[in-house]
Amino acid sequence: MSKEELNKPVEPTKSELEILQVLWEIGPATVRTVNDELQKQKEVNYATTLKFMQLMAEKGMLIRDESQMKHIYSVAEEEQKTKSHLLDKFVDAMYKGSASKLVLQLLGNKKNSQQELQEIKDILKKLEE
Amino acid sequence: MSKEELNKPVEPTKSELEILQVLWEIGPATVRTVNDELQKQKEVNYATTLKFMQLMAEKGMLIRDESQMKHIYSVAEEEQKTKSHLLDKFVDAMYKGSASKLVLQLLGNKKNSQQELQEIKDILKKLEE
DNA sequence: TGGAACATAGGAAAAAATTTCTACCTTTGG
DNA sequence: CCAAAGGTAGAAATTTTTTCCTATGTTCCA
Repeated sequence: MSKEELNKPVEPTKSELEILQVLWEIGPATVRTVNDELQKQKEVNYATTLKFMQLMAEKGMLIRDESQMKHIYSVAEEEQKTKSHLLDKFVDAMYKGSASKLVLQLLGNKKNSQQELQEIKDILKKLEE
Repeated sequence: MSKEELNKPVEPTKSELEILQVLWEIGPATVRTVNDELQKQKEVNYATTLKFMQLMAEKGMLIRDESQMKHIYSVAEEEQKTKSHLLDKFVDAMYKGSASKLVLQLLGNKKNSQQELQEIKDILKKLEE
C-alpha cells in the first residue's frame, strides 16, 4: 500500500456524524435533500448544513460531484469502515478495549428490548455454525 | 422523585471522559494524582487538569472535598449509570438504537481477539440459563 | 423577460472546548 | 524562620466546532 493510501481514518464531529448518517441511509444526495432529512429530527438552517458538507468535502470526508449545479455529495469511506473505527475508539475510551465488557453493559441495560436480546443471541448462534 | 433530583445525565466531553476514567479506576483522588495518571498516556499540563476538574466540579460532574488543602475529587454519578447512558447515546447515534447491530459490528471486527469473542459468547450463553 | 425560487461561496461571528500564564496561599524541610 | 515545593484560583488566549448572513449565479415559468 502506498503512502498516499494510508489516509487517516475519518473522525467526524457530532454534527458531521449526523450528516454521514443521512448519507449512509439515503445514499449520494444534494445538500437540500440532506437538510430535509435532518429537518425531520431537529431544526437546521440550510446554510449550516451546506457549510458542513463543504467542510467535510474539503477534509476529504465527502466526495462532491460538481458536474451539475446541484452538487451531489457522497461519503468518501465505506460506512462499515468508518463505523468500525468509531466503535473501536468507543470501546477503547469506555471499556479499555474490552468488547465483552461492552456487551455485558448492553445486556444489563433495561432499555434494550427483549427482541434486541433475542437478535443478539441469534447472531451468536449463527456464528457457532 | 423531586424536581431537584431529576438531574440531567452526565455528558462529558472527550477530555472530561479521560478524567472520569481515571477516577473510576483509582477512586477519589487529588488533581496531582489524576494528572500523574493522565501523564502516563500523554503529555498534560497540571494546570489544564486542574482547570478541567474544577469545571467538572462546577457542573456537578465531580464532587470536591475541600476540607483539606489538597482537594479530593470523586465522581458524582455511578460509573455504571454514566457508562450506560453514554452507551445508549452511542447506539442511538451510530446504530439507530439497535444494540444487535452493534454486536454484529463488534463480531465482524478483526481487531477483537478470539478471546474477546469467546467471552462474548460465554456471556450470551449464561444469559440462556 | 423578469422575478421568484433555489443553488453555491465566502466571510464572519458565536459558542464550546482546551490550554496555559500568573498570582497567591499553605506546607514542609533545613 | 525562610525558602522551596506544591497547592488553588482566576483570567485570558487559543483552537475547534457550530451557526448563519449576505453576495451572487442559475433555473424555471408566468
